[in-house]
Formats: sequence, structure tokens, C-alpha cells
Amino acid sequence: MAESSRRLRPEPRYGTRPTMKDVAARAGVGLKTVSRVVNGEPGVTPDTERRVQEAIEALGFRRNDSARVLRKGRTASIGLVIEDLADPFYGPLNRAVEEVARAHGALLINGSSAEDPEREQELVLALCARRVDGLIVVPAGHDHRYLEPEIKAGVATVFVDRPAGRIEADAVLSDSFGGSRAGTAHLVAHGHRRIGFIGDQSTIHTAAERLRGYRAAMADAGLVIEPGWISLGTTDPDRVRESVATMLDAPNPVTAIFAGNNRVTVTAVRVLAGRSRSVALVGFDDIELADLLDPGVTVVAQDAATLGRTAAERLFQRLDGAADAPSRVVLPTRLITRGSGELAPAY
Amino acid sequence: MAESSRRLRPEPRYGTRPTMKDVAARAGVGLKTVSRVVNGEPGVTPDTERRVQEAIEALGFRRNDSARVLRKGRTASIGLVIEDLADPFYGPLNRAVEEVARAHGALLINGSSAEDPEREQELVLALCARRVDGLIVVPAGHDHRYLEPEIKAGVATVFVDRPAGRIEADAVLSDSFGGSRAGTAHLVAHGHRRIGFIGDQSTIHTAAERLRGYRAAMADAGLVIEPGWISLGTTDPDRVRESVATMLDAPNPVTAIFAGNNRVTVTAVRVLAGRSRSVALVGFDDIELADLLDPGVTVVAQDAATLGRTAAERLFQRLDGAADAPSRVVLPTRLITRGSGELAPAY
DNA sequence: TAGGCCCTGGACAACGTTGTCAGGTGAATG
DNA sequence: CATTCACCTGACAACGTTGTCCAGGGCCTA
Repeated sequence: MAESSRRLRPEPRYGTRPTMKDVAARAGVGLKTVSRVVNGEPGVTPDTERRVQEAIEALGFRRNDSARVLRKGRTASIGLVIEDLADPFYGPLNRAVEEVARAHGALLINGSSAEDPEREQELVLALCARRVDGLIVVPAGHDHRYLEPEIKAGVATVFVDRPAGRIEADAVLSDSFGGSRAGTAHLVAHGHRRIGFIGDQSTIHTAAERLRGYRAAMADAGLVIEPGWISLGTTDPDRVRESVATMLDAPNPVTAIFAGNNRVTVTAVRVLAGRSRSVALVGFDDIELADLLDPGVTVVAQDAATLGRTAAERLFQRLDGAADAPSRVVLPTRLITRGSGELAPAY
Repeated sequence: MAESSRRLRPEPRYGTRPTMKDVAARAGVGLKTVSRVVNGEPGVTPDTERRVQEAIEALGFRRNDSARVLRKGRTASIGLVIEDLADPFYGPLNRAVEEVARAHGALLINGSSAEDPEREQELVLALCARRVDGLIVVPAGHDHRYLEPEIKAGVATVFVDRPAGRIEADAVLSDSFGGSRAGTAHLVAHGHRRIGFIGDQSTIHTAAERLRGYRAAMADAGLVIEPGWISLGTTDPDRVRESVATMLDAPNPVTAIFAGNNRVTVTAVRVLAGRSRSVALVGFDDIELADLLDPGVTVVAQDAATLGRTAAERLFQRLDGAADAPSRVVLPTRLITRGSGELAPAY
């Protein structure tokens, strides 16, 4: 029995990594001297340093940052939780965060919440257990009180794209409401009176804000939204396809559609391309090649990279000691007209 | 002096995190008992467990994984180094790797090499210092001997998209050569004799393979490639624009273009859209909305998600002890015809 | 009732690094 | 020549966790 438990002892898969102790032994110096050389601390004779460097080279020594972290308290890594690493919208955001982290000498640990609050929490807490110095989160859930002990313990946290739920925290957002209102108003300005809105689940903050923007623009224009003009729910292509069909095949069909995000826009473009009657379209989020379609797709664009960069910079301000009250930054959106949003009502 | 150095002592930013010792004190039990509860080890009375759980709750304790790693040797995290987190091609790959990692209880640390060998090495070594259990790398450089000590020390490493340079290691690739050959042959089959190739720097393995595929298909068809038909170098839109223009405005212009990757394809589509004469186009890598353009863009598609999943699965096989010789998996590509590749030569 | 066994809980060392501090050597100075 | 001082160097503890091992107590059995 003792034997079998001995066999279970954590055993190196291949070779064992050399430690500073090994390097010290080989170089014939003290442990601390190796540490000094590795960290470029002053107070080491060139000759000693050379001997140590040779030993490091010969043994293939690499400092164990886990031990370092344990001793120093900081990990020089930050966590990024987004909705879906594969979504093209988040690519530039991810990259922007990485660049800022890199500039601060930090590594990036990231994961997808898949729009699942439980998975978000699980991920965030795993990151906290790794003792990331800070967190950037695109929230999936609406209750982030589970983060309170972490934040109290010093984990800087910045929310991006959507605000935190039920706690005070920094947030960097796009102006979903304003952008959506402007996009809808753009359609109104081009003569549309019957405008449909297809968005994501309204539990998602940005989706709700965009819906609110649409409603505001309609109200501004004195237009009443008829039942069936608003479709919320998944961005699943089939559902969206269905929604568009319903709006267009109604006895009194819409003449324009406002699409609530990139995925909806893509599907809407596909559906509209298969129809003869011309329907105006404005989408939230820019999409690649939108300019090459016929007509080009008019969009309300947000700058994902700036979103990420701003959030990361805020995070590092916090890590550098900024202790002011949590702030909310709202970045403007930009209406890019390309044709689809300027089509006149077909009837 | 002693005072100032004392002030420099690593001081917690906010509060200090409770440790198992604190929990033990509060619960009135021993340190190891807390450890047992936290790790779900057997041998703890329900009553004791409850007391410990309460203390954990009350103090907001979260296990420090750094210390755990130090003790256990494994970090349950893997590193992923890709070329550019923002490139839509890598999004699905990234996500696929994450899913596999998640299924194995591992976190993902990732970064972009930005196609810079030095940055790749820097990143990889930083990940090794963090003692990731394994690495998945889209190599930017061509000499990975710097990884030898790491691999010897047990860091499982799988290369993806491109093979490693100067070391033996697992690799998961797409069939760039075959795909490119098939794509070019497709153009030939539609009557083209004068076909241009625009690719990335030929130091990049996939780019070189694709060029080789193009050459092979041309040779298969008994066609001689004329000077000026091949453009290699950056995927910078301006350069690509220029290359396309040169090929089309030559006295004896090409009637079709094979684009070596997604970025080149996008630019080529843009340029061709601005021209009256119809030029056939086949691109390597699928691009979003390619089906909606007029004509639809014919592409040689590779499955980035499968690439990532396969690589990650191989990695975890290694981590689970697989010790067979390094393997090279080559995934097939798929020709998707949408119109642009089926255009007849215009003259 | 005594003996032995199992179950629970805790003391202790170790993981690899860094901060502290003290010792030791050589040169410069009185 | 003695003394100071600057500069190197190394011993040691500590970071928070887990593996090992042992002690004590309750319970069952003979």
C-alpha cells in the first residue's frame, strides 16, 4: 500500500527541470547569486556572472515563475473573459488587450463565456485562483456580486462592452443606444415609416440598449411600432431568417430593417439578397466586405479595438494604483453609409 | 534606510487574501483539514466540513493556485501562440483549442507572435517560465531549437498550421499544397491559361506550399509561368492592390488570379470589383459573405476549428503520456465553387 | 472489558523563488 | 600598519499549498 502511494508521487514526465539550486551547484556559487544574475540585480562580479550564465546555459535553466509569483505576490498576468473567441467582433478587442498587456509586461489568459453566466463565473473564479492581477470581462451574467471578495482582495476588474450587474465597477462601453437611435433615424430620414428591429436577447445589455435606441428614434419621428416589427431572441440564423420573412410577408410589411448585431446583419443580408423587393437595411457592427455587396451594407460601426485598448489601459491604471471611483466610459459609434440604408421605401 | 526598505516590502494593494491558515484558525481546525475540504479529499466529518465551508465563505477564501502549482508540478494550463488574435482565420482555431482545454480542465494562455520570430520565442519562453503543461504554436520563425530544453523537460508541444523548424515535433497542418494545386487546376479547367498567383512571404511555410501547389498545377497543365505572374511578399492591401494592377495592366494580362490567403483574397475582390473586365478568382481560405458577392468568391477552404481541435487533442494525448514518435497530420482542404472561379477567360 | 482497527485531524517538510541580513574580502585612507 | 568602508556573496526564512506520517479517539469484536 505504501508502495502504491509512492508510485503515485508526482513524477516528472520526462526530465526534471533544473532549479536555481542546481545552477548554483554547477557554477560553484550561492543560490542567491544565481537569483541575482537571473534578475539582473546589481552586485555581481562580471566573472561570477559569466560562470552563472554558463551554468544556466548548460543546464537549460528557466526560472519557475510559479515560485516567483508565490514569493512576490504579483503574477504579471491578466484575465480576459469574452463571449466567444471565434466571433470576429472580439478578435480585434482581444488583440488590443494583448498589446496593452504586453506593453506592461503581462501575459493574457483568456476564455469564452459562451454567453453562459455560470461558465463566466467559473472562468472568472478560476482566473482569480491563478491570481491574475486583473480582469477584463465581457459579462454574460447580470449579477457580479460573486466578484466582491475578489475585488476587495485587490483584483482590478474592468468590464467591457457591457456593464457589470449589481456591483460598482469600471466599464467601457459603446454607445449602443445612441448608435441604434442614429441608425434608425437614418432610415426614417430616407423616408421609411415601417421599420423592423431584429436583435439579440434583451437580457443582454447591449441588445436592450439598441432596442431602446430604435424605440427612441421611432418615437422621435412620431411613429408607432406595430406588433410584429420587433424580433428578439437568439441570433441563430434560422430564427433570424424566420423573423425577416415574417416581417416582410406580413399584409402590411416593413420597408426597412435595423439589425441589432453583426450576426443578425449577416443573416439579414443573406435573406434580403434572395428577395426581389428592395428592403433597406442598417446593421449594428461593421462586417467585413460590407462595402463590396450590392448594395453596400450601411452600418453603425463600433471600434472593438479601441474598446479593448481603453479597457486594458484603465485596468493598468488601476494596477498602478488609481483609486478613484469606478468610471463608465462610453465610446461613440459611427454611421457608415454604403447604400443599403439609403434605399427608398419600395412602396 | 531600514525604514524605506521596509516601506518597499511587497504590500497588498487593498486587503490581503485569506489563506488556508486563516480559514483553519477561524474554523478551529488544522491547516491540512482545510486543504482536504477544499480539494474534496475524503476523511473529513460532515460537521467539520461544514465548519470549514462556513469559514471559507465568511473570509472569501480562494485557493492560491500558484502555490498549488509549485507543490504539484502541473499547472493545468496550456499556451497558445498564434500569429494574430485579430485575424478572423484564427478565431475559430483559438476557440476550438479552448474548448478542448476546457474539457481537460485546463486554462488557455495566449498571445500573438505578429509573424515575428523573436516575439514568438519571447512569448513561448515566457509561457514555459509559467510552466504551462503544453504549448500549441503557430510558428513564425524557422528555427525552434530553442525549444529543445523545454521539450526535454517535459513541455508537450504541438505545432499547428505550419511545421516546426529544425526540430522534430508534432504538427497539424492543412494541405496547402494540394489545396492550391486543386484551386489552380480548377481555373485551368475553366479555360484559363494565364493565371497569376499572389501570396504571402515565401518564408512562411504555408505560403511556400501554396506557391508550390500553383506551380505544380501549372506544370500539370503544361503551362509556362511568365515573369510578373507571381507576386510574393506582404499581404498589405496597398502592395496587393499594386500587384493585381500590374498583372492586369500588363501587355499580356492574366485572365485569372489565385489568391494565397484570406487577406489577399479580400483585397483582390476589392480591386476586381473596381474593374470592368471580368477576371476569374480563386482564394485560399474561406471568407465571410463570400457567397453574397457578385460573383460569389470561389475558395479553397480549410477548417480552422478542426485544425485547432486536432492539435489540442494531440497535445492532451501527449500530456496523458503518449510517447510515440512525433506525427504530422495533414487535413484536407475543400474547394467551394461560388462563381468567381468559374468565369471564363475574358479574352 | 480489553484489544485492535479504522477514521479523523494535525504537525511538518517540501516545492523554487526572493527579501533580509550578516559575513568576508579587498582596497583606500588615516 | 590599522581601520574603515564599499562591495560581493551566501545562509536563511518566508510565500501558500500538498504529501507524508503519526497520534488520538471511538467503535467493534473476541
